[in-house]
Amino acid sequence: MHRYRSHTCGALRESDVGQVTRLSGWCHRIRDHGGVLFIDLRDHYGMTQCVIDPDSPAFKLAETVRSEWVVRVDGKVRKRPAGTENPELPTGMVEVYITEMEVLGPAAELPMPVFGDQEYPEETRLTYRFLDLRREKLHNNIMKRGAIIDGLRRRMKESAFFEFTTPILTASSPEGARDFLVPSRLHAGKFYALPQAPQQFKQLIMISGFDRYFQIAPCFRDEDPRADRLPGEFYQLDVEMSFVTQEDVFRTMEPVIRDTFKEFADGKPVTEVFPRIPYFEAMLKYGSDKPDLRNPLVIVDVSDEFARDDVSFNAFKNVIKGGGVVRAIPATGAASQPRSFFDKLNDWARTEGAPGLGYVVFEEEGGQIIGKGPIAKFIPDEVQKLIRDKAGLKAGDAVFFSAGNEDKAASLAGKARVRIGDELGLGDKNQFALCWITDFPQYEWNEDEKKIDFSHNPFSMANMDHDAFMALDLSDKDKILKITALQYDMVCNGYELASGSIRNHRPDRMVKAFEIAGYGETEVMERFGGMYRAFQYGAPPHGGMAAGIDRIVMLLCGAINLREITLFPMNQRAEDLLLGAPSDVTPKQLRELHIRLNVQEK
RNA sequence: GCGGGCGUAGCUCAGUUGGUUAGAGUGCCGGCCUGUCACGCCGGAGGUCGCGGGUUCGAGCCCCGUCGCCCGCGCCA
Repeated sequence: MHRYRSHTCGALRESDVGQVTRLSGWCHRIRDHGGVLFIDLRDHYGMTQCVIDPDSPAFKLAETVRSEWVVRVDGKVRKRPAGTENPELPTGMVEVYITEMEVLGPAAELPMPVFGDQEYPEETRLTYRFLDLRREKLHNNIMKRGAIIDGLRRRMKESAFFEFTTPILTASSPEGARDFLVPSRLHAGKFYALPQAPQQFKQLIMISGFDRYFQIAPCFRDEDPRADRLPGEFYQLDVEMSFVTQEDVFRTMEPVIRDTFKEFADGKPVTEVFPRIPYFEAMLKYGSDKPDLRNPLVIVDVSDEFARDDVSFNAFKNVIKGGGVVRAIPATGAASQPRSFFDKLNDWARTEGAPGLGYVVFEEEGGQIIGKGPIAKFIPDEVQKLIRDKAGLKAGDAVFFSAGNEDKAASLAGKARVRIGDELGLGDKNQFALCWITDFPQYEWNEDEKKIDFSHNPFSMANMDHDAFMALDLSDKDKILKITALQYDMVCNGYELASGSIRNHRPDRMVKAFEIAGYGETEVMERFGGMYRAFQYGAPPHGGMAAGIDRIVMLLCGAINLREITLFPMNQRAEDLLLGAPSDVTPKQLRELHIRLNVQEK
């Protein structure tokens, strides 16, 4: 017999009755009835009920084991007595009668139980991550994560992609985040950067004559975390293809992501054909470039209606005169809501820095639809009807208004749309609603520095033919800010899942694109010399995208926090509480790296 | 860096208008228990009410400060 086990704890069935078996695992739950003692033995594969009584020579030892001790047991598989089967367990028809037991690894009193699903503080869970990972939910999430990555990898290979690996110690990349730096020992005062993404490498791989690159790539960014953003490091399904248009990228990647979602969605509906929504349309209709399409509400612009002379609501009229807009957020069926519903939303809007959320409630009275609410009297019936028609409202509905400069009004309307949808319980949450957001602006105005910035990846190609782009007048700010890029995001349920673009591949065009954002050719050569050089010697048109693996897994596991789907995450302050990182280093290490610390005392 | 929420037993939480000795469940320890699977019953240990200061005859509760955690903002194309 094997030293530790003849079967796993998930293996035994009725057909094994009568066999002598050896199991090793953790004591999950112990039920001591005095005369008879049950031990649920657990391993990675499952759980088996083991039973022992004073007739067994191992009884004395069995009475001493506690939760999470690791033991080996020998015994005979037997059918459970009639009426005591446990159909919840795959092994529930049988049990093992213990005749011999060996303690392989005793456990101290636990800081948190493995059994059960009581919530535990984040700090305890991270410090004792190995215990947390034994728990069913987290254990399953991690396995599901691996299966999802397997699925993505398989589908990529089936789509004729090839997996490459790229350096971890590299130079600063064009993404805008803060780099993690690694001091060089051999070159005093110089630093490597960890890749924020393998962006330049994957483009260089295309220029090197390969095609259809992918990688499950670790990426590093030294920025503050969020619930949906891990501190420090995360994984992307990184993709690049040569001789492709945006359409090719969509047609290739849409099935990969869609089918992966379908495989792991547990039967929840997944969007079959992803709608393609231009950025400006998304900002108008959903007030966000990552709309949650499970929510059926669609925002409309009602600036023209409020600008009419017969409307006397001056708060909005003044906003419009000042160049602002008014957006209407429909609230389907909200007329029956109590006054507090409207007050609550209004109060919330104030916490968002808005003066408030005006609203009108539509009720039917004597065959007529009557608008009610604090501002209804400022809007003539005729205009109310125009607004109803535009926003698709009927009696029993309500409408909220968000006014201000376009960005603020759109963003507040977007947040209100989410809140209203949630409060009213609109839309089926039990689905994966995917879409592409296209035509992102290439540049944006940086108000602080009074200059034009890249609004996304600086290597993206503007949606303009070569000659027209090269002929752009640098001083024509309005025209430049209207340029859209062949730049796209994939969005699911309000989360940005992926981002990509068709890239510039001609050096003159690259220089021009940077020139517009205020970088000279010399600077481009200094910062991106490798890419600039590569473009000189025959670069193919190419493009791709990168999908956030962690977010995909989070959505498919139904988790709302990335720490629930990551083996060893850092805490909110980017510390690894289990292994103790970051940590002090020795003076010798620092000396070798030519570094002297200058830590502010506090 | 800023804002919000939360800090009471190992853990999850209750704690009235400021009023006697701060409670429950769970876990832990001991005892009983031969068919449980959240086993059951009895008993026990376990508290700097995050920390510091203030108001008060009296503070877990009120006030000020501070620390920690989570969430959000900034940041992250």
